[in-house]
Amino acid sequence: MTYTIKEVAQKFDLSIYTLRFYDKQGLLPFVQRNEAGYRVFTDTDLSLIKTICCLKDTDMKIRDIRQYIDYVMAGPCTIKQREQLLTKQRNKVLAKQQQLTENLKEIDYKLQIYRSPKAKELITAARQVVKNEKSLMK
Amino acid sequence: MTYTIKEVAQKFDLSIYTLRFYDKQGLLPFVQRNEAGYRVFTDTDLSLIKTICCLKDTDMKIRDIRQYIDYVMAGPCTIKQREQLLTKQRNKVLAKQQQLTENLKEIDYKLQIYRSPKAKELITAARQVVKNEKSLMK
DNA sequence: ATTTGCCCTAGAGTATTGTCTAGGGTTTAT
DNA sequence: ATAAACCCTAGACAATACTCTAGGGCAAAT
Repeated sequence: MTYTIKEVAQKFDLSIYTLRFYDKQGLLPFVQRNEAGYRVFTDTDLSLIKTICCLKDTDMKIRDIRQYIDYVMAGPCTIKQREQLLTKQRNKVLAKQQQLTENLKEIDYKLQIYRSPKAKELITAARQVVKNEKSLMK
Repeated sequence: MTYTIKEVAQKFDLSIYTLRFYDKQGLLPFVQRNEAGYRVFTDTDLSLIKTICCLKDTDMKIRDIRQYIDYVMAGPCTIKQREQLLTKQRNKVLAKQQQLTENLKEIDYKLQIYRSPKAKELITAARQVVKNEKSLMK
């Protein structure tokens, strides 16, 4: 089973432009071409693209994704490096998850104020405090 | 208690450039100036900057953060809009958390292969499959 | 008083990640 | 056989978010 660039774009919710851009950046060296020069994607290609999307979704820079792909293309002797790279990314994801949990707490705290029946009064009072604080500065 | 731009930058792990950039983008309309034109940050300013950082860390665009700040500056009559804006952001954070969990699974799956004692064989075998797949295409 | 370090603005420059256009060939359906 | 819908490349353009430079003022220490 093979796929056209359009089909792949749809599958991964990317634009055709983006896929071509990724190819230009060296992220898709494994994609073959047909006689007409069209890209021909196989199922194993899709599986690698899935990994690329996974790394991209965790905010890995294209340069670093390219490093990973380069390791993959280089064969089994780069397993150690791949493991290191993914372990580093794993830690980044864990840190990001923790941070998002913090952020969520902060947002929920704000929302709880906004949703309180006393929201208007609370905020009006807080504004008055700020006003005094600022006027003292002058 | 007041703070200089340098102190605020250190507190939030931002560059002075970034703080000035945020100001230029309308994110810090609440920050007063002293006689010399220097920015003077108060504690309540810091608390708002914390919120800005929180929104930034959850990938809100500066344009949208500005919208939120504009609502805050406009006073209590914008509580509904603020709540809507933060609720939307909250949902984005929840979605991102779910996605990160998926991403983590994918990374862990890969890592488990790389860490397996049979990693070299597994990958060598997989490469052979791909090689055959690709050679069939020609 | 002068050096050092901090502050300011305006605006140029940079990095990243796309997104699109022009110009041209291919494939499919009518 | 021709129109419609694909595909290709090179390279221009754009959005976002900084980051830095130039030129100049202010503040604290020597």
